[in-house]
Amino acid sequence: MLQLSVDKTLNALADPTRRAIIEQLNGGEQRVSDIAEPHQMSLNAVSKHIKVLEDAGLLSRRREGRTHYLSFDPGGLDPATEWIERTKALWSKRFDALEEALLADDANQNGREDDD
Amino acid sequence: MLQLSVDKTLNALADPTRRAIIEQLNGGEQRVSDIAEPHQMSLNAVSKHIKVLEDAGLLSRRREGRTHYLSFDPGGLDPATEWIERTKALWSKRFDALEEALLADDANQNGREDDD
DNA sequence: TATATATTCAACTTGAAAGTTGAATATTGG
DNA sequence: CCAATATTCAACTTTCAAGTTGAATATATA
Repeated sequence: MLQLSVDKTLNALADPTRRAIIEQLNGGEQRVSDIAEPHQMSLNAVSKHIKVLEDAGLLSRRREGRTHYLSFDPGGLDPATEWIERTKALWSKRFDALEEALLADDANQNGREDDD
Repeated sequence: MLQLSVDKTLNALADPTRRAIIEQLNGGEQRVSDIAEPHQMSLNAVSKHIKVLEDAGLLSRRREGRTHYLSFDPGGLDPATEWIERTKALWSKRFDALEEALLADDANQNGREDDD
């Protein structure tokens, strides 16, 4: 089974060539050679980048004879999105707790001045 | 000025140690030494990771004498979020266009059989 | 002032990733 | 079958980031 992980996803996305490949595929599926064409590197190098993206679940491959068609698989972005959203959410929660504490403090100062 | 970029952001997030540091800081600001403590590597190595996160705008630093307090800056995630969302959006747009084309085809078949 | 503490700087080593080149595999067309 | 096309595999080189160690800087404290 294809093992999706935030590690593989973010690692795949961290390379500018690989992000460019994903952007190229927004126009629809392309052959390996077509993907490679605009890049200043060998076909082999691009083929390797494609493999990294595929292993991360960001691309899927359809074979038609000797030709391989690659297309972007947006679901592959999910691990990255989830990590980022969870991180933001935890932060907000922390911030909310702080705000609550401040409000509680306020209440103490206004409503219980007769204390001690 | 601190130059935020998707490249720096995703590169910073691609390392598991650095993601762990961000997660540690969800509990609030910590000293460099405290951040380093749970990691199986030298203080220096962690200090470098902190610098990478800081350069990417993901952490901010407050100095109090010889002690440096680091805290998570959620705004630093924005370039990553924006790239991902834009990529998803372009994909959806493409998909919508395809759907529209299919519907238009349908309309042709049902409503204009007297054509040609 | 001397010493301990907190952190960074600088130089170095190392391992992995990115790139290259040439051969291998598979498929299509003459 | 033979040649051309599309892609990957394998071996190699090179670049670069991650890690180490030891020294430097800055601040606190006895």
